[in-house]
Amino acid sequence: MVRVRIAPSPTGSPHIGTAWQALFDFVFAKKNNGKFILRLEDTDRERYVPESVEQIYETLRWLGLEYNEGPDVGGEFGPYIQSERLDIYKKHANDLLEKGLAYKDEGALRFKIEKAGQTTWHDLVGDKDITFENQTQEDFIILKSDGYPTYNFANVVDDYLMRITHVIRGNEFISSTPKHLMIYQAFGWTPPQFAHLPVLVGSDRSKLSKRHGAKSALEFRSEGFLKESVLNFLSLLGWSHPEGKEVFSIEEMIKLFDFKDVNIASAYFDITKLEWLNGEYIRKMTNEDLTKRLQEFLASHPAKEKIAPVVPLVKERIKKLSDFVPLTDFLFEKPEYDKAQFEKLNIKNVKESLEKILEKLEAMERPWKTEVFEKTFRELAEELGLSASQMFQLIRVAVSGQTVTPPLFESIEILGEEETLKRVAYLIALW
RNA sequence: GGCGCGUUCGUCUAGUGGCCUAGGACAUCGGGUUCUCAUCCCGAAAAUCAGGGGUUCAAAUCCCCUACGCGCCA
Repeated sequence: MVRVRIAPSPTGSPHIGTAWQALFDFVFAKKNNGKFILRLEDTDRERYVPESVEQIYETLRWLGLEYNEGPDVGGEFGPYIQSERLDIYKKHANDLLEKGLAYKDEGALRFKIEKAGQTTWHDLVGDKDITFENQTQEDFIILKSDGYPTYNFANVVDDYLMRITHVIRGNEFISSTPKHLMIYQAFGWTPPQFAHLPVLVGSDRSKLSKRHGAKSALEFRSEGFLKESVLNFLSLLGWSHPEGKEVFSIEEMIKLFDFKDVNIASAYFDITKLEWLNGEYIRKMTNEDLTKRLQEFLASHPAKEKIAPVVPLVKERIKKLSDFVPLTDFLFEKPEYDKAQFEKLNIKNVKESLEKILEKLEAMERPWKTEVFEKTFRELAEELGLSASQMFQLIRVAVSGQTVTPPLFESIEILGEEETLKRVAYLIALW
């Protein structure tokens, strides 16, 4: 039975690198019908941030990376929080002390390294052996004088007791893996398999961290990214679809995943491609689904219930859910007008043209029909010596205050005849 | 400093000795469609495969050295 875990430290809202690792753990577990476990490594009391615990849960929940065992869902190998397992570490550390494999040093307990020989393991990522000379390792602390275990020790004890079969983690842990292996050996335990993933790096190519201003995973949600595209994008970092596909679901990744397709070089997270991917997912969605997602996202939007007819107009125009608001504001409230917007149009007699437009609008048979509308204003454009493009842009700015909007006729249809007339009239009065 | 891991277009990557005058995707630039923007379609530019030395009839691919980056430990 495959059992993998993600073991984040609750030192802040998890950033995208943590989510990325969780994805690979999750996918590997699912691929093998195994279990995915969450364990909180909170032994660093100085950096402990209480609210990050909930943020870790929320991040995994949002992305749908559900774990089978964890602090908030339980499981037979718990507790899943290290600070609640101190007795366990103490007991195991004492075992080593009694066997003479560890010794006391100023109140702390230090592991004794067997300096002869080498330590080797076969890493799943890159499918290669990694070897360290044991003499390069130094005796290291396993239990601090305050009774807290060190990372290296607690991690191994927990992985063993929780029956972890595959340790999938960032390659910054390659250097400490020999120590871990030595602990397994000291206890006579069979070590798990290791898969050291590349790390995600920031723009300076160093490991992604909050110091880079690395965004928390949840910020991507609040910026209007879909979990599907975040997951898809993350899977493209380090892993490649055997057929070279770029857009695929996590289910598809689960079906095809193999460590042999995992790259070993560190990857830089470029948000531009994520934005493109997010747009792809938005365009692929049905109008009903997108409406629902937008309503969830725009929980506090005043016109939340009225967005359904607008959705088809914006679907091909938004990359993120948050793009909806600036693009459609004018449909729900009277725009602010700025003469500069009209100047861009290069039309000499704006006011006179607007008056003509108003006249035509008033005269047009209701309800307004797209074909009639288009014909009427193409004729008017000719009459006024304007290009069709200028004419429609003028109407666009007149009803929206903007030069960029969803298609004009459809927008006006949603706005309604009365509101449209009101806006044009208001604008003329304002001029 | 020691040890380890890495290095293919700006970015993510394909590539496991001949199909590579290195393929794809995003971004960029140009064009078409069009009432704006976007979508969509077509096209271009973009990597002397970090550098050098081997091995081989043949190397991005195997070996060695160097450089650089990153990581861990001190």
